[in-house]
Amino acid sequence: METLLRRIDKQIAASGGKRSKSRAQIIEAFFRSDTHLTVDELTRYVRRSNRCIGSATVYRTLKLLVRHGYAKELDFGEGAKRYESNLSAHHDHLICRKCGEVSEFKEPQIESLQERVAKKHGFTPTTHRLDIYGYCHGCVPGDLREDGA
Amino acid sequence: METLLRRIDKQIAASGGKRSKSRAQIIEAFFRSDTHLTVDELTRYVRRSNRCIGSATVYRTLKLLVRHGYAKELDFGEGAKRYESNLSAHHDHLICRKCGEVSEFKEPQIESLQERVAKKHGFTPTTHRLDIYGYCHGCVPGDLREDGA
DNA sequence: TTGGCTGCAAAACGTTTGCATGTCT
DNA sequence: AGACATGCAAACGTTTTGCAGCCAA
Repeated sequence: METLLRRIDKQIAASGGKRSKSRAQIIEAFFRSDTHLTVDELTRYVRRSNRCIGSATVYRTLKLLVRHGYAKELDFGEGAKRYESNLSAHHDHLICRKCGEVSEFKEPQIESLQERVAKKHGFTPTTHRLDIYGYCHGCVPGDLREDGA
Repeated sequence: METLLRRIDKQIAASGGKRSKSRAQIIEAFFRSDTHLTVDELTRYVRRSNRCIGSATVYRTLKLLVRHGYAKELDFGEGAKRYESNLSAHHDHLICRKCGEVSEFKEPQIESLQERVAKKHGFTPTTHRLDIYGYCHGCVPGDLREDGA
């Protein structure tokens, strides 16, 4: 964590930026929380330790993290975008239509599938996003349950 | 097309709605254009035949189509959402990061992959969205080309 | 005649930007 | 000192909503 912050600071400095206390607090809170946060949620969270941080700075900081490859923008169609750390290996998402829970999964076969599809269309893929929508274990509606309950 | 409009009208009537000229024009324009339109684009398009249609009605009509399963909401991160017909078989998208072109593809294997992943996580899938980002044939940047040009 | 549908304008929402001020180097 | 970062508030673009009038059933 310490090292990570240091590394990000270095990279920002290398591209002509300066470090700042607010930004460090935002970045730390972001990686500490390790979920899919909206700007609003992250702002509220980081404000608990520093009341005067404005959401504009949170927007700016997250954009910075995205630009440098440390964060990823997500959109599950809720209106506001969500952000997640981009440090761990690539994964995709399962989104529950009822409770909104978002869980992650890894499926290596998707990469090869992506390559195959792209090649067939003369396309050079860089990334993909696979979102599976449905119902999580606790939210399956009765008329979809196998036991017919 | 005639039949389709008729069918949609019936379904709307069945759920307590009434038909209207504006809505019919919007729906017809939507299915006729058969691309991924924003509300703004569709509004401008349909206004060519009827100057007084407001975009609020276009928003309301597209929501209606989505609710009844005739249209699908897309979001490629451009700010405004896009909509596509949901009449043809399911397909996914290739999005060019440079020129913005969106093309479609079908890959049956994705369905089985979806089932497999979901089952592993106690999840009941209904749909998915797979967007592959990269560069289309004409937009491949030099430093990604195989011929090293 | 009732109630949904309309266009318009205003409001709401997430996000970006301009600016004066503060902070890092 | 100089340049970048900040918080605030205003501006922005998209989407929703309130409303008075219209139109279909």
